[in-house]
Amino acid sequence: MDKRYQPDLFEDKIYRDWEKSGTFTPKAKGEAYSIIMPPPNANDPLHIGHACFVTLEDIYARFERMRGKSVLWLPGTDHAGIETQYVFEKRLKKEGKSRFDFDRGTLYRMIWDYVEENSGTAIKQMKKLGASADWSRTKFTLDKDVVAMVVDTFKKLYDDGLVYREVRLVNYCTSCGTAFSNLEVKHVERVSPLYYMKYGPFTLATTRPETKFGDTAIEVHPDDKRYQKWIGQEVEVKGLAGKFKMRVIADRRVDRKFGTGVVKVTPAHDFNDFDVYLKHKKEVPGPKQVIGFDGRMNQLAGKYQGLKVMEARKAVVADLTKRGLMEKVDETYRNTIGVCYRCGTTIEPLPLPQFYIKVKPLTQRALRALKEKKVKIFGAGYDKILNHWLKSLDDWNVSRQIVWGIRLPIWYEADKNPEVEVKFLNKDKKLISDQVGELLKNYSLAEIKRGLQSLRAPLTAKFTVSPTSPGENFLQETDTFDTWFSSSQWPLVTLKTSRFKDDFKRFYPTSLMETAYDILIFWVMRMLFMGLYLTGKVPFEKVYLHGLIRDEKGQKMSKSKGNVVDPVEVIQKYGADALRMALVIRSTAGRDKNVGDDDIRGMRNLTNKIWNAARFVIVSNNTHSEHSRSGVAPAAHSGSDSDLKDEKFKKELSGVVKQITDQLEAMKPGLAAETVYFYFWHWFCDECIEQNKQGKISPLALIKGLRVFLKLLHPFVPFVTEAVWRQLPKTEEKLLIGAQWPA
RNA sequence: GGAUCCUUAGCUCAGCCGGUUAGAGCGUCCGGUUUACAUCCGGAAGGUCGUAGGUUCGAGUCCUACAGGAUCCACCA
Repeated sequence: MDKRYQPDLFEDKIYRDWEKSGTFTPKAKGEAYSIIMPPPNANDPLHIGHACFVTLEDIYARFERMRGKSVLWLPGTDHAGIETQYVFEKRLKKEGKSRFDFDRGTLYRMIWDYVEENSGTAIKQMKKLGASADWSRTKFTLDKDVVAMVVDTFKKLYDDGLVYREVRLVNYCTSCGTAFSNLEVKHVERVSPLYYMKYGPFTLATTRPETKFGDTAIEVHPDDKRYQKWIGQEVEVKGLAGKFKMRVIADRRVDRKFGTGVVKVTPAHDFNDFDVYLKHKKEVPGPKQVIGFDGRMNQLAGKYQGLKVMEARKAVVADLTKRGLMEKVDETYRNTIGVCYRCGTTIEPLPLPQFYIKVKPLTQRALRALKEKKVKIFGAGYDKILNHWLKSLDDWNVSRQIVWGIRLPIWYEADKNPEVEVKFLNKDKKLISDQVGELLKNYSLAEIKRGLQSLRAPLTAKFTVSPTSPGENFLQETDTFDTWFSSSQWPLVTLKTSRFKDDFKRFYPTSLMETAYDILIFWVMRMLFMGLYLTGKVPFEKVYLHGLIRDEKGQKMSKSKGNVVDPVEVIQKYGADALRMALVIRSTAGRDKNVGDDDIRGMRNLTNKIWNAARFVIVSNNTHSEHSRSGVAPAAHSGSDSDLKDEKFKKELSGVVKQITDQLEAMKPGLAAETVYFYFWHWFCDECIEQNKQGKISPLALIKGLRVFLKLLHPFVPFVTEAVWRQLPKTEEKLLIGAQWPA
C-alpha cells in the first residue's frame, strides 16, 4: 500500500466494479426503500448544489442497502422548459436567428438535439461523485411514456372539473415571451417616480402614466369628503389622445392618504385594477389592452404606438409636462415591482386566456396528510411554511407560451372557431398571422398545421380535451405545460412507467424525498397534493430539505462573483470522498452551509487517515499471524490484560455503531458524519491504535474494529473505504458496498 | 405589512425530547519525526452559549419580551 491515499488511482475503477456488481439495482427481496432523485436540468453541468443532493441521497441509499433493504434510487433528468428554451434562444441570437424563424415542430426538434448533446454530462458527473443510483431506470421528463401519463393526468383533472380556462391578468415576460405563475415572479424594490397628473377635474398620482390610454374608470374612497359629489358621475378627461368619458367609482381599497386619493383604473395592466373591474363590472367597461405581448404600445395608444413601455412612459411624461398637465413628480418614490426570475425583465401584467387548475380541493387533502403526519418534513420551520402555503395557494396557471415542453392536449376545431388567431410559416417560410377563418380562404389546414408557430384562441372558443387528435380538422393548442406540472407527478410517473412492472406497487409511496428548500413550494408541495390526488397516498413519507452551499465567507456562489466551487475540479484535486464529507459534515436540514477549500482539504486528510490507519492495522495483523503460524505468540499480546482491553474496546465500538445508526435514522446525516469522523480519528486512531502499539489491544480486535469503521464510514466516503476493504483478508462480502451494516 | 429562521471559542459551525468539568474543523502558541499517516502526533491558550425576565431541584437546551442579522412572502396606485 502506498504511503498516501490517491483518489484518482481508485475512484473510476471502483465505480465500474460497483456498477458491474449489480448492487445499484434493487434486490428482488427485502423491505423496500426508495428515493426518487430530483431530476437535474438535462442541459446543465453539475454545480455544487447537485453534489450536495447526490451525497445526501447516496448516504441513505448505501446505508439502507447495507441494512439489507431492497433499495431503489431512481435517477432522471428534467427538460427544464423555460430555462432550456431561454438558453437555446440565446444561442440562436448569436447566430442571428430567433425562434420566430422556425415553426414549432422544427424548433422543438432543434432543442431536443441540443439537449441530447449535453444530457450525458450531468449523469457522468453524478457517477464521479459515487452516486449509487439505478441508471438502468433513468427517466427523462419528455420520454414518451412520461408525456402520455402527464397528459392523462390533465384529462383526469379536467373530467373532475378541476380545470378551467379563463382570461385573467397573467405575469407576462415580454422578453421570454411567456406567462409565469405567481411563484416565478421575483419582487424587487426600485425607484419608480410618482407622477401627479391632471386628470379631468382631478389630479391623481400614478407610477405608470403610459397606461392611461387603457384607463376605464376613476376611483376614490367612498368616504372621502373631497370627492363625494363626483361619485357615480361621468367626467370628461381631455388627454393626449383626445377626450374620454369616464365614470367615478368608489371603493374602500383606495388609500385616502396616498397621493391625492384618486386612482385611475387600468384593468388590462394592473392586477388590482382588474379586481376592481370584476367587482364593479356593472359600472365600468372591460379591460382595454394598450400594451401588446411584444412589450410595445399598440394602436390604442395613438401616436405612441410601437414604443416600448419605458420609452412610451418618457414620451407621455414629456408631452404631459409640455401641456401643463403634470402637476409634480416625486422622483424618490420607491415601490416593489415584479421581474422575471429568469431574465430580470419587468413583468407586464397582461390579459390572456390560460388554463388554470383549481387547487383548493387538492390542497385540503395535503393539509390533512401533513396534520396526520403521513409526511414528515425535516428542515427548520419548513413544515410551517408549507402549511401556510397550502392554506393560501392561488389557482395554478399551467399554460406556458413556449415550445420546449409538453403540449396541452387541447384541440380547437378549425371550422367552428374561425376567430382563432394563428401564426405560421407558409411554404415560402414567410410568417403569416391572421384569424384562421380568413387564412383558410388562402391556405390549406395542412399547410397551416405544418408551419404552425403559435395560436391564440379567444375565451369563447370551443375546445376538446384529448390525448390524441380528435380529427383531421383540429388544431392543437400551442401552449405547453408549466414544467412543474409534469414534475409534480414525478414520483408516481417514474415508477408507473418503469420497465419493471412491480416498481409502483413495491416502491410507492417512496421513503424519502431529498431536495433543496428553495423548491419546497414549486415542487415538493405540488408533488404532495398531486400524489394524493392521483393515488390517495402521499408520494413520500419523509422530506429532507438541505440548504444552499455558500462559499467560506457565507456568500452565495455566483459566476459574477467568481466564487463558484466546481465539483468536478474539487474531485480532481481532493477526491470525491473529500467533497462529499465536506458538504455533509455538521450540516443541518434546512440551513445553508459554508464550504471553502480549507473544509475540503480537512476532509481529504480524513481519507488519508483512513488509508493509513488501515495500512498500520493490516501490517500489524500480518506480523501477528506470522508469529502465530510459527507458534511464537508475541509476549505483549498474550495474557488477560489484553483480553480485558479487547472486551472494553468491543463494547465501546458497539456503542458507536448504535449512535451513528440512530443519528442516520433520525435524519441527522450531518451529525452522523461528525460522530463517525470523531470516533474514527480521535478514538480508534488516537487511542486504540496507540494502545495496540503498547500491546493493550490485540491486532485481531483491531482489524475487526477497522472493518466496522469502514462500514460506518462507507455511506459518507465510499471510495476510500472500498479501496481499503479490498486490501483486507477476505472474510465476507467481496465489495464493501454489498456488505452488511454492523449490528 | 406578514411569516420563518439564526445569534455558542479569533473565523465557520455542531450540540438543544433540560442533568456531571460546553465540542469539532480551520487559525494561534509550545513541543515532537527509530517507519501507519507532517495530508501527522502530544500539549496549551481561547466561550458569564445576543440581552432581560420566567418555568424548574437544575437551562446554550423550554417560555416571554427586547436587540441585531438572514431568508421568504405581500396588489398601496
